[in-house]
Amino acid sequence: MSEKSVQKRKYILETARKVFIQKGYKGVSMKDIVEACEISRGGLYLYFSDTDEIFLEVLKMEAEEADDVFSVHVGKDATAVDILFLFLSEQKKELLRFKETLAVAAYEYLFSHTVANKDNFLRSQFHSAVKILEKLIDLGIENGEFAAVDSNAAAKNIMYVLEGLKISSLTGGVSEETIDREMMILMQGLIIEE
Amino acid sequence: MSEKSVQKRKYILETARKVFIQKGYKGVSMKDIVEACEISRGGLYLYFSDTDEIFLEVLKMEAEEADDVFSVHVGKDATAVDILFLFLSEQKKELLRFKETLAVAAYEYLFSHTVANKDNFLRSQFHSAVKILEKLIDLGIENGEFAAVDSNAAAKNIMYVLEGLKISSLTGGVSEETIDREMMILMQGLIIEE
Amino acid sequence: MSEKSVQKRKYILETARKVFIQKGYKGVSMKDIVEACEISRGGLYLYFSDTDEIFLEVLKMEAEEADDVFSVHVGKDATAVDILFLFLSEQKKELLRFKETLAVAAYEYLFSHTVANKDNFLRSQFHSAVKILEKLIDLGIENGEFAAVDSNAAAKNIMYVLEGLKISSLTGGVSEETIDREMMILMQGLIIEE
Amino acid sequence: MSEKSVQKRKYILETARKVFIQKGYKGVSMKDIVEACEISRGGLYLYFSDTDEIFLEVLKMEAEEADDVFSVHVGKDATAVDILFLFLSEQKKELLRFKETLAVAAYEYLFSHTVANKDNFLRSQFHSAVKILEKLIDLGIENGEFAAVDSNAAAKNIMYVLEGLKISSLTGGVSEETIDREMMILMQGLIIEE
DNA sequence: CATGAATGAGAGTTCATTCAT
DNA sequence: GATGAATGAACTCTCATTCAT
Repeated sequence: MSEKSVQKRKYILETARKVFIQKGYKGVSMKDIVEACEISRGGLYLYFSDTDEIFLEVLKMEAEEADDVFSVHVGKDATAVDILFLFLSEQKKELLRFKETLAVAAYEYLFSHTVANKDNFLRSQFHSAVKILEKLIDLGIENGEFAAVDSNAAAKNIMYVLEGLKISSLTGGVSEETIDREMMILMQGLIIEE
Repeated sequence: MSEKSVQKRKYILETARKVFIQKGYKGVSMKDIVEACEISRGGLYLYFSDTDEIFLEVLKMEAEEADDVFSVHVGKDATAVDILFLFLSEQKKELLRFKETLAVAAYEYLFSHTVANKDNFLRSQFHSAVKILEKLIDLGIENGEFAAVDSNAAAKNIMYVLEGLKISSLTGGVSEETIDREMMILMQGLIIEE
Repeated sequence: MSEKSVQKRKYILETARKVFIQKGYKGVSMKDIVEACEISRGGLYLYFSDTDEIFLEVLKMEAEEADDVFSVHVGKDATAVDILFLFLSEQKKELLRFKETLAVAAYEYLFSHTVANKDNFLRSQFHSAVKILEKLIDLGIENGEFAAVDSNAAAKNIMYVLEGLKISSLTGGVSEETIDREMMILMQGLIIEE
Repeated sequence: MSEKSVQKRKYILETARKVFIQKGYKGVSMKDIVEACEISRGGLYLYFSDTDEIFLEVLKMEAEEADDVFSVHVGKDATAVDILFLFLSEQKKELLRFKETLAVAAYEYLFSHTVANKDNFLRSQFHSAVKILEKLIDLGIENGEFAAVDSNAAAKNIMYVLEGLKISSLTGGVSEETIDREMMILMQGLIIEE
């Protein structure tokens, strides 16, 4: 594939991303994407063969960019508590703008591909987050910042709560206060009180 | 509406329910339902005007029946811990058969109606569950079974974890052990250790 | 299928027949037939699912009608020579109007389905013609009208010549005289000269 | 046109030939040929402007090569019977591998161009074969090998039978025995029995 | 009430053909 | 000459929805 092709491919994915955010996953047809990209009907098929493929590529692109963002924010001499707090703050931000995010479409995709679910992007995303949190918790325990808990279970617990908050934020039912309170519970469950 | 009509309406909803469980929400067309019910194409329109309407009615039906189920299981002289345990056990059962449940289609529906979301059936379901748990926790606190926590926040926390577990169960990533461990964490967060 | 449906089905087949005669086999799209029938795009799909199916049905229809025609013409006390002559005359007539016939499309179909040829309508047509001729020749031999030849081989020989003439008539190269001369050869090959 | 161009042209035709043998005539698109040749989409248009043109050129190429082949096999002091036998043997060989031959596509082409049929390649092929056979039969008659028949009619008769056998070989209905028997009939129709 | 044939809008897809590079 | 991305016309096929019976 030529340089130009790569550019166009990326352009299509970025445009499609906006469409998915606006219309969700199933609501998007090839035609929608063609129109949004202002290319020809047949042109799109040179790059992708159906919405599924496009959607998964968009998701992949999203994931790659997200990883970059992650590593930037963590300072060098941060404590486990600091990092955890930072992480939860990030999550809070994301929760608050959740509806304007690709996440909705991603969940829609997830729920409509329940039967034959080969592409566990959400699962692997979940797992890698768990892994990171687990290490963080272990670190906190070593440092004496956190209570001696089962770090894997604790990490998962955090992720489940976050997952639950995401779902709830879609029903319109999560206020900022609620999020804060839940975050508090998560922190308190770990941190040793003096 | 005649008695006969009521019966037929119910028959359609019950048949449609099975179709939704099998094919999800968006994957179901009027044609699918017509064929499953073995009625005429036009006939279906005498009762419902689109899949959305049918789906919401199915959901309503489901909710009504679910309430009945709930009240049955709770014994009279049960402690708060007992009831909580019972509740979580129920939830665990449901989690394990989540994929064969209408819930998947319900979530799919939810995620494809994110923008204009008037019918917050899931939200109200969530809230009523929170209410019940809240009362239960208050009861437990009064009894001295539970620590003196913010019962609303605690109730929500439980529900968020459960939501998170549901989502994860769709990606195929939740083992029975994981569920048990999370349930343990939820219980331990409340129960006073001696 | 209701009576009305049967009528419409027949109407479509008859209309399609004309289209196939005019445009051949591969040149005909569903759209062509829809337009010729003056029905809706989707309407055609209620009866047939692709041009292949329609074409084969048209062919079947044709065959059924052709059989009727056959039996009518043969008189009761005709000699084998008479019948053979009658048969060849019929074939001659058909040859002369061959281009205005479904046969062209049928051959086109045949040649584009060479690989996976399950529907041997032409083969079975050929074979039944051979069978009839064979009996006729046997009869002629018994009567002393025909020479004692291998009747099966002779019958096939006749059919091969006719087949060859059909093909040639499509290239525009068969005059009536040529046909007559070939028919003569066929007759002479059988009839005992005194 | 440069030498290089001539080479490329020939390369395309030879590659296209294989494609036509494999997929028939109508089943072949410009795209198919482009892909088989591994050249660019636009590149093909520098040499040919549609499949029809390519197909006819392939046919022409085939015809030129076929002529060469013909003249080689005939020995110098062969009798008419020998030559006829040789000819029919060749035809038999061809019949047996008919399906793997360009002939099928050629017939398909013929039948889809019935209406406006200017390029009678098959007709002229037929006629030149008739001419040769006619001379051969005349020779045989002079030699006293063959009976005094209408040599033109006899030649055509042979060709019609061969055509018929070709068609039948497509329906899968011609065994080697059948071919042999028909060849016998053709020979016997000419040769004087003593 | 119920039927199911009929309609037509619209999604998907393929390819001949062009044209800037 | 050669490339291959881009276009757009042409088709296929599916359903929601209507309506005469």
